[in-house]
Formats: sequence, structure tokens, C-alpha cells
Amino acid sequence: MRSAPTILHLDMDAFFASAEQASKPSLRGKAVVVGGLGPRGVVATASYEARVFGVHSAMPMAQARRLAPNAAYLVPRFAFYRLISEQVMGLLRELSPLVEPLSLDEAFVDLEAGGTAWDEASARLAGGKLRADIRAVTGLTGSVGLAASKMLAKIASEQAKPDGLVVIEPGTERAMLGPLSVRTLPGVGPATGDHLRRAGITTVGEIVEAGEDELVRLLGKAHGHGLYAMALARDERPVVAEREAKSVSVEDTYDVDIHDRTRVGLEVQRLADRCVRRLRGAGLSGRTIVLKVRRYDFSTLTRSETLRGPTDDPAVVREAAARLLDSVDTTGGVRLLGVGVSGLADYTQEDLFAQAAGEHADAAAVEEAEAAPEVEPEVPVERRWPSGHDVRHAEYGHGWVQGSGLGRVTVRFETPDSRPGRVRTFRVDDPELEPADPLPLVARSVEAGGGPGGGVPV
DNA sequence: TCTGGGGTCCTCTCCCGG
DNA sequence: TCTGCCGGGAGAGGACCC
Repeated sequence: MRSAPTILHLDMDAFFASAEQASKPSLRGKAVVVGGLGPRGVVATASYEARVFGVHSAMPMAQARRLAPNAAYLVPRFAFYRLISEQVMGLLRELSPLVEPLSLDEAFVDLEAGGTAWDEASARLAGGKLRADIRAVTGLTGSVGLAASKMLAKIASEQAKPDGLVVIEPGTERAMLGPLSVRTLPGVGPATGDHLRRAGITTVGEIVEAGEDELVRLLGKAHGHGLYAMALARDERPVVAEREAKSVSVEDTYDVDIHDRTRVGLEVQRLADRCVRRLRGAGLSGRTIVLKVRRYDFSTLTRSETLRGPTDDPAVVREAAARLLDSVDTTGGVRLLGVGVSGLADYTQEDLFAQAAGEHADAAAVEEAEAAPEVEPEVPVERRWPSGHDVRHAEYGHGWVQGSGLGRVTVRFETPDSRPGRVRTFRVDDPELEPADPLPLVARSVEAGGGPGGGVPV
């Protein structure tokens, strides 16, 4: 392990919810919950104000609504979050070429590789400047952890939350880790945590006391050795900038279980097409087709089939998925279906036999699907005007959907740099109302001196 | 009140070929 | 020719992460 805390972990604070609050002045200081709004939705992010009520991520939305009935409930706007994420990642790349994004709101940076920091003082300086830059560019806060390894940097940023910076000085790691819960260590989730607890191990220090052999006996080779090393603060994993995808998959959870076998088959075909679109979009093909089925009782099974060579042919993937579905009993109903492709390659070795089955028809089908508008006529209104999404009205300007139903859509008219705005209600088919792109959270410098409400389209 | 979506990695089992 | 052993790949499932 290196001798200075020059690995940085950045974690944006309550990212989705904070972005929504920054974008919508009327939500600042209020409980905001972002997640799926359907009957089977779960919480993606809760603002700190919502966490006070006990709402946290991965919680069923229905439970969140009971805990915090007056919170604002919004569907995620990934395209918007991605724009902010790109700004943040850009700032990280100014520190070092070695940036490893973990998700939209989290990344590791090797400061030493970038020549940005070589000791504790310079690392602290770089971390502080980064936090200030993130706030200036995005208007949001992030927490920074600095340590000599990835594991410790991540633990440090967790301790720094919200809106802080924590450095773990080399030499102090073991003492710091000892009293912490085993759940602090990466790779210890509910199952492993329970397993360890039953063996009388609840803290990191107790892992060390138990010894490596006992850990391996309890958890198996890979996990046992890995966890023991982590407990000793040994973590040599490098920051890796480019990670190649190993699989591509799509899945849908249905609001109501599907019982009709024909409908199940049709959904699998649709998912196969969507998966191929994603695959092709990434310029990839794959050899192993995976079907995932979650049944009415939440039991999940997967079936897979490996082809002779990689494919990105929708007909081939559809047929494989259909064959896999034949081996699955769906009586009782299914709540989720998924189709995935793994064994990825950046070339195809076309299956000539399947190709002959109708290449042109398949290509046309996929193109047609790609050209089809996302919004179908029978889509319910709450999906056509999703809560939280931006709109523009010919007369009232920029706003966002506060709610919809019964042929009406309620819009609050405000922008990131305006005061909290007024609410108005329209018919869902009002010709003056249309979906809009999100506005930037921080007006660009040339616009900064401009008049009020002068947002710039991203 | 039931539990998303998109991934990664590991383990176990079975089968096949040398 | 039969048997045992071993390794690799495929397939299934589980755990974990954000």
C-alpha cells in the first residue's frame, strides 16, 4: 500500500434528490424522494430532509409514502443527472487521468498518478479545491474521502457525509477500522453480515481476531481471503480508468403479474429487441443469451444458452430467448422478465443459418422499433407527464410537472435561479404545453449578469 | 406494504474430453 | 478396454453494489 493518502473517493450527497432540489427552488429544504412511482416502485434517493422520517434508498415506495406522506415524489431523470455527472467527472479528470467512475455520482481518483498530490497536505488541498469546484460548476455538494487505498477512501467519504472531507492517515487504519461494523467493509451485505454475526463476529476487529482460516471456512476461499485482507486494511486494488462492459441486459417489473403465457412470450420478444438495440448502440455483440424470470412469489430463475459465436441479430436473440422461456414454468404469474447478453465481443460471427431466416425483415423490425416514439397513445397520463419532468408553456414559460391525473396536469413554473414559482393546472392535451429539456443548475458566467429567469437550455 | 434496474463476481454442479 | 483423475466450459443461483 502507498504511504500517503493520495486515493480520492468522491460521493455526491443524495445526488438525484439534491439535483432535483437545485433544479426546483420550491423543493429546497423539503423532503424529496426520487424513485419509481408505480405500485412496485422503490426509492432511488431520498433527500436528507426525507431521511429524517426514516426514508432510505431501496425502500418500497409505498412504505416511504407512509413514513413521509408530505414529501415530493419524483421519477428519476437520468438524462439530466448524466449531464451533471459529466461535469463532475470532467473536474475529476483535471486532477488525474486515472479516474474510475463507479456510478453517476461516485468515482475514485488516483491523485498521485495525476501528479496532483503526493502527501497528506497536497491531497487535502486537492480535495478541498475539488469540493469548491463542484459546488461552483454544478451548485451541488459532494463528500470526499482521502486514504492510501480504495477501500479506506470510500469509508472516509462515507464518514465525511454530508458535504465534508475526511482523510485517513496512513498508520491509523487498523485502529480506525477495529470497532466498525463488518457491514462497513465492501462486499459484506445482509447475507454475509448475518453469517458472520451467527459466528459471533460483528466488528472488523473481530474478523482479525477470528483469523484467516476461520474466515475462509465461514465464507469460502475468495470471499474469506479478501475480507480478511480488508479487515487488516490491506487493499492493493488499483484505480482503473477504463472498464469494459461484460454484459448488457434489460428487465421490466410489471405493475401487475402477467399470467397469460402468450403475453409473457410477447414481452420476452420486446425485451430481446430492446436488449439488442442497447447492444448495437454500444457497438457490441454477444454469445450467451440469458433469460430472467421473477415469479409471483419473488423466486427468481435464470436460463441461459451459449451460441456458437457472438451475435447482434435481433431474430437470433429473440429465438434464443423464446427457447429459454419454453423451459420455464410461469403458471402462477410473473412479476419481472429480463433478457441479457454476455460473452461480449466487438465483432459478430453471424449465424448464417439464422440469418437466412429473414435478415431484412429483422433489420426492418428493429429500425421500426427504434423509430417508434417512446410515448404510445394508450400510455397513462401520469407516464406521459411524469412527475418532476420539465415542461414549457407558451405563455408561462419553463416549469415542471407537479402531478397529473383525471385529464389534468399540474405545473409549477420556476427555474433553478428563480424564486419558488406559482402552480397552474392544464388539460393534458393543452396544445400550449410541451415537454422541455432541463435547465442548467448554475447559469453560465456570460449569463450570470443577465435578467431574472433567463435560463439556458442545456 | 412487499421488495427497481443494471451491473459484477463467486460458487457449485454437471458434462465432456484427454 | 475400462477406470480414475483433472481441467475447462456451460449453466444456474446467490450475494453484493449503486
